[in-house]
Amino acid sequence: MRLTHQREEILSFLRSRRAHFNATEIYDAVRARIPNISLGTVYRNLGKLVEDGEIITVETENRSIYYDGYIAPHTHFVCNGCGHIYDFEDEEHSFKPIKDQGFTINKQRTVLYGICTECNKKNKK
Amino acid sequence: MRLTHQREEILSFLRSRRAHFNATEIYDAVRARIPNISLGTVYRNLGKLVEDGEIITVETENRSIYYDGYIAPHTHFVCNGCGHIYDFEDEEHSFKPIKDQGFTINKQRTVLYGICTECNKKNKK
DNA sequence: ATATGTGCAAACTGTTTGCACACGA
DNA sequence: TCGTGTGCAAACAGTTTGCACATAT
Repeated sequence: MRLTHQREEILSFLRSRRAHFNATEIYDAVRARIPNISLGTVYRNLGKLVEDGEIITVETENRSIYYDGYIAPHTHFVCNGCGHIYDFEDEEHSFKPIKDQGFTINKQRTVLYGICTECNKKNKK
Repeated sequence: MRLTHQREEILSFLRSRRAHFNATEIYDAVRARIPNISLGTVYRNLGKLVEDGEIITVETENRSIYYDGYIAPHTHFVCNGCGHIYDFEDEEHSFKPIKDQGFTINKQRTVLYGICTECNKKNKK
């Protein structure tokens, strides 16, 4: 994998911010530093970075895919009020019965949906 | 919610099969019984049925959304070999630390990715 | 030098929607 | 009867891709 200016900026953007962004958000952010980068290039690089294990994807009930530079396993919480995605520690799960049946697990994703503390407070008012 | 012929067939198809289908698969299946049903109607009904809690969606790294007539909480396993989606019991998780922080959880999804027993056997050969 | 990556624009896929008509309660 | 649902086709959003040129190694 060649280290291009574009790829470097995308990766360092995702690593510098502990949050979750879709392709257009990343495109907008990186465009501040590389004004003529194209959306196609952003997509191609995101794909390569995922393939390479440098970043991960988060699939939610929203249409677009979110990209995350924080790759340690963790749980995501999507607030249906404000749309924000929160990170939480994973609870212990061994998936032992699944593995014992001969399944190999390469990747695990847990996504919770609901209302975050902030939105709950606002709703009470 | 009005009980139309179309809605009835979609729901009973999903309930009769303990598996996961995307909209076009459901469209094809239901078309065997209602030949002139439209894909738009399938989508509209799936949306309503989800809203109403009659069925659930499963978002995976694949492009399309899968619909499931089995609505009790459970874990999904997507095989990257054959593409099949398997159901497993959820392990115990309380999400207590999250709830204690004031978050309300309405929905939880766990999706595992890897290689199923069948595909593991095939690969060994 | 050359394989890999880029910008651009067009294509593609899954899903949604506006419309005039149809149908369930 | 009338509000909700339908079929159809066009629109939409997010993503992918073919091309000719550019660049990292």
